[in-house]
Amino acid sequence: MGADERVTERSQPARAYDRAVPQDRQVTIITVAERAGVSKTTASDALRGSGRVSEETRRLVVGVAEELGYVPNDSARHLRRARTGAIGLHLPEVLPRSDYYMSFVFGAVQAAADHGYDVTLLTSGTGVAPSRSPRVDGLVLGDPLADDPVVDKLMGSALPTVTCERYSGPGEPDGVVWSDHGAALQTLLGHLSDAGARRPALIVPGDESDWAASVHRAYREWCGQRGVALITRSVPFDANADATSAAARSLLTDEPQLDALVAAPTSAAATLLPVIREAGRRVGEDLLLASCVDAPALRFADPAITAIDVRPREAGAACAELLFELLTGSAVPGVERIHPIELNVRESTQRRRAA
Amino acid sequence: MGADERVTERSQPARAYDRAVPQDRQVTIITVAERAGVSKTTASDALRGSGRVSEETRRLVVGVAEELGYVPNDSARHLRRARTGAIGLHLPEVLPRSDYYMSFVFGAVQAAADHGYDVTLLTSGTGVAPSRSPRVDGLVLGDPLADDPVVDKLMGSALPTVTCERYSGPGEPDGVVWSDHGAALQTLLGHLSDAGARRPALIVPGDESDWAASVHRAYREWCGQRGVALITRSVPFDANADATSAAARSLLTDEPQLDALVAAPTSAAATLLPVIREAGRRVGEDLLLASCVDAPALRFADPAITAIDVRPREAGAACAELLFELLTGSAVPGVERIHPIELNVRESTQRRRAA
DNA sequence: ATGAAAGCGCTAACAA
DNA sequence: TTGTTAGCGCTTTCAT
Repeated sequence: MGADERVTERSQPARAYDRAVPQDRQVTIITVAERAGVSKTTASDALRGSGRVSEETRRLVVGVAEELGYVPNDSARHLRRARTGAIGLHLPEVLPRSDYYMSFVFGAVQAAADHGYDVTLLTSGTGVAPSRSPRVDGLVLGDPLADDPVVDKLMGSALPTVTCERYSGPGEPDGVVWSDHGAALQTLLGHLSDAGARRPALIVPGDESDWAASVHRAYREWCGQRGVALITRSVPFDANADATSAAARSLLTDEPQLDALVAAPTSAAATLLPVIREAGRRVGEDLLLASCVDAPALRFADPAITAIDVRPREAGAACAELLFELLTGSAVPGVERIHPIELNVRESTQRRRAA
Repeated sequence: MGADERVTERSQPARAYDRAVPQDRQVTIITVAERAGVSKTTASDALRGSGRVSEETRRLVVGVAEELGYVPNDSARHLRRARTGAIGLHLPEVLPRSDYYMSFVFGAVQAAADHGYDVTLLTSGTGVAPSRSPRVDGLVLGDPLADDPVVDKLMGSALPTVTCERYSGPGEPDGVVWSDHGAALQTLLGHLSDAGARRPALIVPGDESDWAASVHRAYREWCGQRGVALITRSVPFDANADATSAAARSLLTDEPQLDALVAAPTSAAATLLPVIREAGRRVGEDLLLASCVDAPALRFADPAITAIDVRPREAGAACAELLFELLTGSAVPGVERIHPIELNVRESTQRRRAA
């Protein structure tokens, strides 16, 4: 780093932060109590509004605390209450799905904040000390993949756990928030069929995620019931645009009678447009196109692409909420909750006359 | 939630988690000490490898701890050491940049894990209790926007703070990790010029982020020095594909002599391809196209789009690293560190003959 | 309606 | 090389 490092001059003398630097003296609950002329206990009760102290005293203490800039020490509080005040959030580190996960994260953070909780991010990366169990009161696992060893370990911990989508590996979460992706896909297939599609194909990741497995299963069912040929291509869960394009190309080449294409992965459908054009097909005319996971890129593509809105932010919030209910006992372990999703129909599946 | 809720039967009786449930008795350091026949202190020293105890005793204690499944209570440790063991990470909640931020986050989490720290996510969302200062030992702010009130508040806290990119609002961070986006853009402009471009245009967000401001400034400088006309369109920092497309369309209409287009925002360039095609221009032939922030979608676009690789994962890790150095005193407040970035030249800027 | 005292689990200062 | 003691700041009995 040598050559790339510089230090700007500052008004204050540089000082290290290796210890907490009590300006005068850390303002604790004792400071507040003394200053207000009450006991620790009373101060504590007043500040937390336990309803044990007189309104008058309460106001006095609160005033003093404010004046002193008192902020409760969470470590002490956590030690006393035997909890950490944080929930852990694990996500597969899959960049092509980052739109989804980003929203999911912020939804969870929001919900956690509403309950006074922090969200600690957990990764499956190499940095995870394998023996150290996370210092959190509970876990949310987004899209737990069956073959992720870190997920396995987390599921094996004694912590209350909520997964978003079902988990097919060993162990059962205490709560599950899931969306009926299968039903949504069948709605979509019905819509395509109504628009005249007879040979719909599906590009879908393998079955390590419950989401993909559900989508895949629903497709097979739907086609089976109608005697429609199964036309699928499988891609990795973390398939980037390249892999998905390759799948689409092979589909377009091998199945000339294809008249509808559903690409499950988020970002995929938008990047398929050039591939489709190259193949001499016209989206919305002789080929319908849709995605199982909506994204801004789909809404603004040309033509705009029909997709299932899985409402990731709300899903993240719902997972956190359920976890808190589990933590407080207002929900019982084993609960499953359905997170509603909906189909956004756009140009790409509304058959127009060729211009 | 009623109708959407169900409870699966489980082998164990359902039990709430509202209190920590000590199976027998929580295994503390005292348990370990007693079982090993040593004092608390010795057990503590042995487990942390303070080098105070004999090798023999150390092994004994460690063995016992392992056998008992002892895991240190971090709340107690934090209380004692007057620190929280977590760093806060704040990011603007900007979906169109989620690829970048997602990588950034995981880089930071990785680096933090290497130091035994957790990462707590902070948002500018509504859920943030305005009075509560975050329970962390330090802060990393990715792309602090000048007009974000939460960023202001965080910068105003007494916590050691590292920003990724400079902060132009009130207050100075203790550390800055920044990349020379200006220089990179000028390299890119030089490259476009070499490829024959005479009228390069720039689509760039406003100056609330230091990144965009730098890019914008470098463009003006470069053009100024060469007597090249300034052709720019401004978009919001969180511009989605729609806004960027509109800017590009206006550019292509108003400036028919345009022969190169640099779109600063991440995802933008790829979604510009249809717009450009519509306008009757051919990328890599009569119009060069590039982006200031690389992304998978650019690498796999057709044609592949030249972009500046800003290495977000490494940037996140570098910020966390710097923060830890600040925390331990091995770096002094006021330090700036440059995070190297590089240009990835691809088809979109290599002028080909028209086919 | 309020206080006094105990103690969460750990580490650091002081002894031996 | 090891043990004893004193808290970190808070919440919670148990008294009053």
